[in-house]
Amino acid sequence: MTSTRSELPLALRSAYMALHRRSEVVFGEQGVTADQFVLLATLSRGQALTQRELARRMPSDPSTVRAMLVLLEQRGLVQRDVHPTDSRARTVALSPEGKRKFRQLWTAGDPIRAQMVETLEPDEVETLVNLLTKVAQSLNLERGPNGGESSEPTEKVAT
Amino acid sequence: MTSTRSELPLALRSAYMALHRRSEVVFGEQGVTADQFVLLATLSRGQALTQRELARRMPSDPSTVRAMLVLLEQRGLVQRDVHPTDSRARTVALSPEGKRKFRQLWTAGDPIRAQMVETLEPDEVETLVNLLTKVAQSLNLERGPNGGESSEPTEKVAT
DNA sequence: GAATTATCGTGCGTGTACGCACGTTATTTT
DNA sequence: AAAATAACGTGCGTACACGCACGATAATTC
Repeated sequence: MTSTRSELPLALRSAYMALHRRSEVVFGEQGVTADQFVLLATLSRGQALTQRELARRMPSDPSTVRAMLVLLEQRGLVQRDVHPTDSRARTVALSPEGKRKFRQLWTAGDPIRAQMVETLEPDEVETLVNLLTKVAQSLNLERGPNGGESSEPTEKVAT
Repeated sequence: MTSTRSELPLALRSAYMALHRRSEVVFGEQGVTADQFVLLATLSRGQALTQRELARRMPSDPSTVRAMLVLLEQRGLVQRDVHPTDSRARTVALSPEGKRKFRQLWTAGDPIRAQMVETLEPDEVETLVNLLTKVAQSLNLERGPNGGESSEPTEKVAT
């Protein structure tokens, strides 16, 4: 049989892509991209982060985050200051206008969050979040010294 | 309480990003990107697709798919021919080498699929796929060119 | 105190995601 | 048949994702 295991990656991709597209439309009307919203949301939950810490939480890549911050800084939505103790790092925070904008964006995004779960029962939502979290943790686990090998030794098919 | 509803988008994003990163590493060792693998996998399940149909199934965007096809065609992994009946369309199919490459990629990706579900029960995997599918369908709903307001009185969440 | 190592940010290159406009060809309408 | 409309592919522009290499600074080691 075609195990559901094989379908999981596609199902995950499809769901995320659908969310991303929807978000792009809604947030685009507000002048920001879907990923910029994620960045602002992450900042709103923990100000004065370094760029690296910000990237770690999104999750995203430091160099990607930097490019986004340049754009957001130009619009005055975020502020970047030198770190108080580490002079090579920079702290990032929402500007007052950024905070205002984020509240506006959160409201604008509410219909999306509502629509995601409109066909699900409340307990199903919780189950989904739990399962997604498990999968993410499992994938993010270090697998260098093959701690949890699956079936066969991952034959390294190097170039 | 912090509604799980608010956490669902982030959980979905985190899981997908983790999958994407992992895939990028594994498939990158094989000389293709994670998304190129998705394209090849989609082709392997239905040859002689038009570019648009291919994009619809991935799912992705037609112009994005085109750019990917240009690269894959240069490597000889896919073939593009004129459509037998529709002269504005092009059919896309795996080349013999593309088929071989895909089998190789599928094997290389097996550890990822295994790792995704290694912390889940079999029935949990099925549940997850079902819930993700529901969410995706829900998000993709009511976006068609027709079937506007005449069908259902879905409460329009005002801005 | 000096050298090594690790970390932060930056800049660059490639691939992906998508909207939009354009030309071409099919399909439908008049 | 002629005209309007729709669908397919292409090209362009912007933003993301990420790896990698670089310079600068911090932390560690000798």
